[in-house]
Amino acid sequence: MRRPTLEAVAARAGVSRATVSRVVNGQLTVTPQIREAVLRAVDELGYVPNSAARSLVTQRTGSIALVVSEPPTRVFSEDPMFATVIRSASLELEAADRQVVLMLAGSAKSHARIERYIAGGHVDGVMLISMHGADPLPAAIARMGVPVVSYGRPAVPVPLPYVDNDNVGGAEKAARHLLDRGRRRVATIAGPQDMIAGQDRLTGYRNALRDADRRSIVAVGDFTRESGAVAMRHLLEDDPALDAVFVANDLMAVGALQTLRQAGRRVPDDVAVVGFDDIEAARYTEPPLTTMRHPVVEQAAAMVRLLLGLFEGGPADPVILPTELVVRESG
Amino acid sequence: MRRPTLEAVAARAGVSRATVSRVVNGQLTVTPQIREAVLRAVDELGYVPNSAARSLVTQRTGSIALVVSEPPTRVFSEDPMFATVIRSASLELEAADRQVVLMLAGSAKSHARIERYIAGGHVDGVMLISMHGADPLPAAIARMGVPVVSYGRPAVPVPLPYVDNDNVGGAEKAARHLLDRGRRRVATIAGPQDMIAGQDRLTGYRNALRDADRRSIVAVGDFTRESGAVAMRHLLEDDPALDAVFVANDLMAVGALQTLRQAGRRVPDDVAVVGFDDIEAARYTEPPLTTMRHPVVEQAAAMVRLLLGLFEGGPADPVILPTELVVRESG
DNA sequence: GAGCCGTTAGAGAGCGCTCTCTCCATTTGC
DNA sequence: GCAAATGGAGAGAGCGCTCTCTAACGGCTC
Repeated sequence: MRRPTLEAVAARAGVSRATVSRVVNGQLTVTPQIREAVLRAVDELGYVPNSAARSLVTQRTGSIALVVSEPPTRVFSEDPMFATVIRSASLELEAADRQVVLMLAGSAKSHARIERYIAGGHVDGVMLISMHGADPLPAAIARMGVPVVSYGRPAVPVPLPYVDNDNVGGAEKAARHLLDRGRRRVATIAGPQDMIAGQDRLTGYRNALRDADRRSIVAVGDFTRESGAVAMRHLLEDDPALDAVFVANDLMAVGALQTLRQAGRRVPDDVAVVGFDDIEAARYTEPPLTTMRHPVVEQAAAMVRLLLGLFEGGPADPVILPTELVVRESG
Repeated sequence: MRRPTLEAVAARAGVSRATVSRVVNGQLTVTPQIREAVLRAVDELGYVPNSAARSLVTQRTGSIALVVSEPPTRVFSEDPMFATVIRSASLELEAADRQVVLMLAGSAKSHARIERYIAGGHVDGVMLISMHGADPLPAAIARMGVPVVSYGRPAVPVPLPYVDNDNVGGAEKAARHLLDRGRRRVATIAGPQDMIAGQDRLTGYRNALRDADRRSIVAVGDFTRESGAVAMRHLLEDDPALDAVFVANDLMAVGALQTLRQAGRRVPDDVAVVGFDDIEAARYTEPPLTTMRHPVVEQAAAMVRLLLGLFEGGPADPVILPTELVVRESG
């Protein structure tokens, strides 16, 4: 009933353990005839290498951890960005014949277990997604000597290779688009300021308004739909005459549209709205959302390539990908 | 630079390897004084047990695979059910100090790697989610001698312990609710017939209509929003006079509502709609959706308990959880 | 004080695999 | 035709850990 070992296969094929190992690992220094016999024995016994034993000696596991530092609700149901990143990274790693181990680092407790898991040598490398400013995980993992890359620039100055999109430039383009269309009072709903994407997109907005000699009007959300709705309400109170708003992500933009509708403002006639991310739902809002698209799929793939490169002593330079304005009807 | 081993800790603490192992594994047969010394050495060296070595000898890994037999798009963005199941199962396993390894079995290729992964002894047990009829995975995994449980009754008659909700009874209740409210031509949009939930919910609907001596009006979708919209269109063509529809899941119900709106039918005045699942979005549809709620969180937790019980030789009996009608405005 | 038992720590085997080193059998070079 | 080179297979060590078995020690009892 016990699973067959190399030894058993060797005995059946009438060869040594070493030879079976060679065949199983695809080395070419085995006579075809013997190779055949070994493969037959493997097949007959249903042999599968014991991964614990293998990685004990090779010091490799073939698995990569994908650590998402967000509460699970957000990762799954709320923010579709994560889905895209996870899917794309998984596909890319699958192509490289690596196993993905997805881990949600929502709570402090899960933090500890994830650290233990990584320190225990379960994975060859780690990909971190969406860290907040005070996240101790990147530093902790880096200290273990396990290769790590980050999706998005780390908020704290940790020397961590990362892949990001041009948040500042993208936000600048978005705000400038609104100004170019003749909007005069362009507000923003910024993202959480303990996240780099939140900070950078606000910076980009500020740059554009400063260049156009206009006053910034800022409310801050936390990248959730509800926070967008609330922030929009505040903006309308602060400046009832605003005629445009750049929202730092589409999810909040959806909330903002809802508030605007409730407040009786027409979009884009009274208030133009531009989002960021180009999520699926942006196409189905009323009206469809103008937004900054960034190449999430490519970014995730680039992150994988960066990590795999690190294994071979490749460069640890950050990768920055461009953004693109998608004009729909909201602004 | 190399990670410290038990040996190193033992040397530093001036004890044997066995003693360190005892302390690390929390055995009580160690003198407090020596225990202290060992713990100090562990701390100073930053020792973390090598999991490969450990599981090589214990034949256990502490990890459980959560295998989702669906394309990733569906798992993440489209169907919020998965998110809830995954989150709830993760929390429950975390409480039992087990690591969750999430694996998406979307393609045939990923099937092979997952089989290899499980056969390789990476995990102590497997939880399967949402299998279609022809899915060869459950049988394959069961053959490996690895404990497996299923979320939802397996479509093919594999002797697999499972946790499910009362799909037949729930659908019956939903359809009966519509009949009780005086609806006379109650149609259904059924789920995919290669999935048990799809089959059972159709059976429940048929039971209710047969008991009320009414004719069944059936269209089949595949549990996606789009398919719901399309199926609704077909139903309206088939029977323009229908005044109610039971939709086998909420996602399709959302699509159906869209079609009804486009066709100029008022909900619930002209056509009453009842869904199944009670997803988050059901509260935000126009009008809010009447639907069958089933305890997804409890179901996932029950699945975990079933699997953990199996390890200790517990019973492999199926668990069936009840459903509950949530009446909102759509029907 | 001898014998006994319970407790705590060490010795050592072995989990299943890889990989280097060695050996043997050919083939090749001169 | 003999030494050297080449290629293929086996022997055996060892990856880092757990766990059983054994030894040592101290405190009992009688």
